Amino acid sequence: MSPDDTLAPFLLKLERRAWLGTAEKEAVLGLPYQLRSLERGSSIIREGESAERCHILLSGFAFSSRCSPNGARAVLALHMDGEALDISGCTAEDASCDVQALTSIRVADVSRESLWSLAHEYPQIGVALWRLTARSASVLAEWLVNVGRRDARGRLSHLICEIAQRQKAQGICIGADYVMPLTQEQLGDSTGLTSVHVNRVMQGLRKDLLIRCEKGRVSILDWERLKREGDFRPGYLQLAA
Amino acid sequence: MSPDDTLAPFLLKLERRAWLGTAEKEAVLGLPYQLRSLERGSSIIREGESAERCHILLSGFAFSSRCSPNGARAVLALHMDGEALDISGCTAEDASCDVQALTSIRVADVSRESLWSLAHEYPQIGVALWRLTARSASVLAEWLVNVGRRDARGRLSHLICEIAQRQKAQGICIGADYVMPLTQEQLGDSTGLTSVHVNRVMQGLRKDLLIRCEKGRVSILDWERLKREGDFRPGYLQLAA
DNA sequence: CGGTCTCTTGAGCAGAGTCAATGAACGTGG
DNA sequence: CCACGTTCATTGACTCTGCTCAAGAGACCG
Repeated sequence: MSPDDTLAPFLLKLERRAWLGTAEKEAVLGLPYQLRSLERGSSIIREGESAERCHILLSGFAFSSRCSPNGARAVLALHMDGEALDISGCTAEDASCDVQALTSIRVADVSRESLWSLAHEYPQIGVALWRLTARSASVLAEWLVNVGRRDARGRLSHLICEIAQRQKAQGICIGADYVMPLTQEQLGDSTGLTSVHVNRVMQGLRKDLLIRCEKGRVSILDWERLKREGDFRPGYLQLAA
Repeated sequence: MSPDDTLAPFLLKLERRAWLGTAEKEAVLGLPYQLRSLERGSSIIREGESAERCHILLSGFAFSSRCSPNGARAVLALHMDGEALDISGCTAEDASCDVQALTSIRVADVSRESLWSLAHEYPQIGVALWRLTARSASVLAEWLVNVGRRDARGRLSHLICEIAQRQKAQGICIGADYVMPLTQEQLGDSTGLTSVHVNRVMQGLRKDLLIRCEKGRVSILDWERLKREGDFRPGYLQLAA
């Protein structure tokens, strides 16, 4: 059917947002790209640099963050397979946030122009990109509620639920066992807490038999109770069709 | 030129995001709409209700919010003239947040379908809508940094700067005097603080001669210092062309 | 073997929350 | 024109969640 399936994970995300015909699908898969493999910790996008290219995450985990000048970093979002990194930023002149690899990852770099011209030529693709951006705004809004209106235990429970739910939706988990790509410090930056406090709260969640942690993994022992703790309602993720 | 300028404020917002030709402009102004005037406090969109219509704010102030079941409300965004309310929500099945009037307002209700078909017929309009959504995501990200990584004084300073800056950009202010459409309780919901604590911090800002408050208004006495307190860099608002 | 990164623990502190009461401004209806 | 209710702003006393600083332990890697 198509000569090159590299961008298939991205196409999948688009198709979930708008119906695409054969021409559209081929146009997406035919986007000129440049493949890169990056180590954990490498920087993909730097805030303020010109956003010439849009980066599509093919495998692995990444996160977006912004820093205040006092050195405090806030994590804004987690990214998984198939997502376009900083999709909101690539409509602007410059990147609006940093993006870094949480694990070793593969990305496809696509020039911003080719993505734009795709949106012009195939309005359905434009609508799909619009919806993907709207979805990322919806997740940001939920994170804002999380940080602004829940206590530490609730915030962490909520975040763990999100990480697990998204892996379930991707089908990249076995049973109740999930990849936990964030360190405790990064968990803190994602929830507006200190790494020290994250540590203590996570101990509490383990003691109460809600979760179990091994290096780089979490198991959710009591999904229902964890959802309640974090007041987690997955609608904002817009996962189900 | 055009028979009906009601939607002109909205057109202006679109034009700031993408170049539009005569056909596009006329198509926007020609959107079928229904005009409504609403009192302060009335609800425009309710979370979870079906998002049949997109609401364009023609005059006045409004805000989006989400509630946690424990009754805690988080304010997600402020809206001013010309903005499409819940623009991210109107790509989804149901509204993803509440929207309420902060002052008496005028809105134009446009059916979601007519907006979509506009985006299909005129890809440039689709791109403009995409960019507007990206912009609202950028503001959400900054609010997340604000709530997650600044102390109470910084958060309020930042928010006041944003409110002022946006009014400046709209040209709806005189000198250093701005409309302050939020009560202290709503300021708290916007910054993850209690109304009691907002009160005390605002007193501090007044005592230090950074701002002055009268009912429904703020004056910024020392713009530079307030910016520093709130670590305010207006880039995220994407106001300048 | 030493260095780095992450997790863990303890002690003390403080920023922000809670609860409760009072006051000022405003609109409304008798 | 006044009495009343409502909404907001303000204040005080007390509590507590989460932060700071500091040090140690385990894992991993070159």
